[in-house]
Amino acid sequence: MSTAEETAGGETSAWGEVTPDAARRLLIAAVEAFAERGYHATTTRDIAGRAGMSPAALYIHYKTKEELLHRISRIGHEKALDILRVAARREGTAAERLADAVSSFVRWHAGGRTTARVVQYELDSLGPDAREEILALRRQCDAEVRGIVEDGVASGEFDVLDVKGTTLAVLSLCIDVARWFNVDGPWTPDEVGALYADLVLRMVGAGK
Amino acid sequence: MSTAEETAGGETSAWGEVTPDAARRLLIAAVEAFAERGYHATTTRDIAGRAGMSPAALYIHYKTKEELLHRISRIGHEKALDILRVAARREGTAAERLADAVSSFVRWHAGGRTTARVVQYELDSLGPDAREEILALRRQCDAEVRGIVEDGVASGEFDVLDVKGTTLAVLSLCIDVARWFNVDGPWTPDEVGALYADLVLRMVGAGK
DNA sequence: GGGCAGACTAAGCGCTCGCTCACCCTCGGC
DNA sequence: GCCGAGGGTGAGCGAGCGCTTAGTCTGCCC
Repeated sequence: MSTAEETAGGETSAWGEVTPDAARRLLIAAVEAFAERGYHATTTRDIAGRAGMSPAALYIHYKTKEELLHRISRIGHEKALDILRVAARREGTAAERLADAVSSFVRWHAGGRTTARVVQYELDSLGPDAREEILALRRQCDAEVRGIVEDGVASGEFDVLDVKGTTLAVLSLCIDVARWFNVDGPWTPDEVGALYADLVLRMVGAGK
Repeated sequence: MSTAEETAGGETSAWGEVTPDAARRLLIAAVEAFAERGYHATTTRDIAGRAGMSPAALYIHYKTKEELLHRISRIGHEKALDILRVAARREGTAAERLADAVSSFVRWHAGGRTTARVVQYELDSLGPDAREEILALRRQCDAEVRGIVEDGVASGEFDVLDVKGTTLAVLSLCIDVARWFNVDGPWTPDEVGALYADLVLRMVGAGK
């Protein structure tokens, strides 16, 4: 509720649940480094340095560099799923719920671009087990959005040719915001969220 | 028109212009390796091995590993720009040209997913100079699509709130196909191209 | 104030990386 | 048949990687 949303490096949220203070600082440092240079190009020395610690300190709190990515990825996906769930299960028409889901999901990808980039684009750097765990969360995200689209089709609000394909396109559109969004660019996260909600409603033929 | 589109490793095209035969084999090997594991996780030994050569052979044809990525990126972006230019400059209404641009651009990203993945997602691995050269090509891609959208708005075919934002969303949607498309999945590149052309026409308020 | 647990560091191990170098084939011109 | 050039190789360099280990510092219970 009163969690700090901004740090020097950019956005931050919800890392409050990571409990030893040093472990949290290392995690945030890792998010920033992975987002900037990618997982494989980031060294453990770089992460530790950003957190103001020696390279060895990392291994007191995490077993491997991959465990850092795994933890970041799981927390991030849980947050993303939470956002979509809240929007999908609120009161309102399918159009209202879809617009809510898209605008809040996009706001998260734009405002939390650093985190979202790692979460969405470094999945392949995980080992098979961790990867499969994260993919399960991702399928749940897909199911939440598809549920809204199906509701809209059933109620006649939406006019959609291919529910599965359209759902995928909607999620794809939102996720890719993390790739191109620039905090110094012409839009705020709110503006992109509003624009995208409108575009998505047009995609599902919700009506005028 | 009659260029070979498929190889054992997946899709390939247009690499015919890379002239010493060994250099072309190395380039294709690099595309496959970069697409699978990412630039930084790929070793020069892996690239050379895929091309059936010793690690040292790579340095006869390319100065560094980065030069391989640079060459791949430039050729790929030139191909992408060419696709968009052909669609933008053909005869027809703005809606026809936009649908053509989207469906052919999406087909390239889906069918040539290996190449497209490298081209679209490994840009940050380039040095500043090479990166800037590629970004210039990317801005030209953006301009081609924006031109079609502006034509449609001017002629009254389209109903768009934010031309710049909508153009970005259209390109973003197409590019992200390279991230999720799976050759073993339920759709062919042609089907995704047709679905996306329909979705994009809805986004710009064409027709109906 | 002695002892001990936990957080942290300096130093460095073993390995693999991008890249180089000394050498070796093969082949066309004379 | 000898020569030179260009494409190729095996071995290995210096560097930097992920990670470990021996030891230090700090604070707290008795």
